[in-house]
Amino acid sequence: MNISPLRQEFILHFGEMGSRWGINRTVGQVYALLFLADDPLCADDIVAALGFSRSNVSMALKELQSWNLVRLRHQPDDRRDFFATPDDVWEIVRTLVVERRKREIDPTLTKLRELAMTQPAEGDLAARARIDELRSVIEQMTHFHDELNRLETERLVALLNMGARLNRMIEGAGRLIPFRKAKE
Amino acid sequence: MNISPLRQEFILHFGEMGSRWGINRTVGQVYALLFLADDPLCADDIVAALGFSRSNVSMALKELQSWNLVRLRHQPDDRRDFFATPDDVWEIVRTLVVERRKREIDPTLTKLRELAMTQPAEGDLAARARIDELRSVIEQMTHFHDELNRLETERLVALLNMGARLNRMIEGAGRLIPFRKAKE
DNA sequence: CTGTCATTTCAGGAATTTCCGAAAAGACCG
DNA sequence: CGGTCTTTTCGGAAATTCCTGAAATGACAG
Repeated sequence: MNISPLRQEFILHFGEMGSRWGINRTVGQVYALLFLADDPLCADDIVAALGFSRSNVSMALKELQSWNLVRLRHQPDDRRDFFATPDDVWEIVRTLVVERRKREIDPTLTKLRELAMTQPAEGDLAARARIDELRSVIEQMTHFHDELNRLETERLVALLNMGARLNRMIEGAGRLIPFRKAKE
Repeated sequence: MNISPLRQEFILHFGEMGSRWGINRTVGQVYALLFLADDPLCADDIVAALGFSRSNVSMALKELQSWNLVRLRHQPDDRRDFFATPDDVWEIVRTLVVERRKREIDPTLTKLRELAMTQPAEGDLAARARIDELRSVIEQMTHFHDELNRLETERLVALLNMGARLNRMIEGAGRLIPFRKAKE
């Protein structure tokens, strides 16, 4: 199947970036193809477009599903699975952040909490304090993320666009309700 | 060299998570060791503690330096290089975010801008619009990140701790200066 | 310059990940 | 049930990444 140069370049870039993003080339390219596709694609469309083996494409789609990055679609009178990415790019970003947090942060937070439960040995007091500090920082960030996630997209975007006003806003809120100390 | 069970567990966890974080086991463990260390360590201390080869440790340290995650320290009358992590965990987080952005987002943003400069072919209008939408979302996020990065840590933490007040704040700011539409 | 100590580079073996084709499994129809 | 179409699993080949020991490089003191 032939792909326009614009799509080609986008798809190849996603393939190359894949390794930095923690996915492989196939997964990156398949995602890029779906992201730009005008309509949902089935596995064989992807094979035709990218030239990977059928089984490799199947694996890639499974991986993308495990990331919640693609949606399964069906056409009437066709048993094949078709795949598409969400129309709303902000939703894609939300999913990405949620999933990366699940894989990259939550397991560590669990471990840090577990370590925070134990009685530290004599020479471990400083190390233990350091672990607690890290746990606390991660918890603050994840709580903030939970709040952001609760916002409708329109408000999230409004917040993101506040830019320089942020400083004044924090100032204002800080006056009403005094800052918590930076370190717990 | 012997390491307490608390440190051991923390270090092993970082080693395991390494692959999800885009670093390898050695780099993860070396970082964890330094993060908990009471004093700066030299390469041979790390070899003694973790049992990796000297050259592997050298590579790991080089990688950590390229991430700006460790600081070089020197002791008087000792030519060895000693390494330590910053005392302030927030500073570590800032560095991490900045570096990941450099590696994982900026190259893509550059590519998207490059693609946005070209004249799209007939059948590429929708794909081109999609690319622009993605570019726009990434730009909004990176601009916001630039703003956050400009805040002193105390204010950053204040913002993170605002939690439920966020919504009211956006409301308030939105009344003064109307929301931009979510989609450009 | 020479000797010593520290760090880096490098070739290649080990381990892991990626990817394919073939076979198996599953879904649906008649 | 058998036939057809689709997806998934699986063994192993190919590619990549990780890690080591040995050699090279660098930095400094005498």
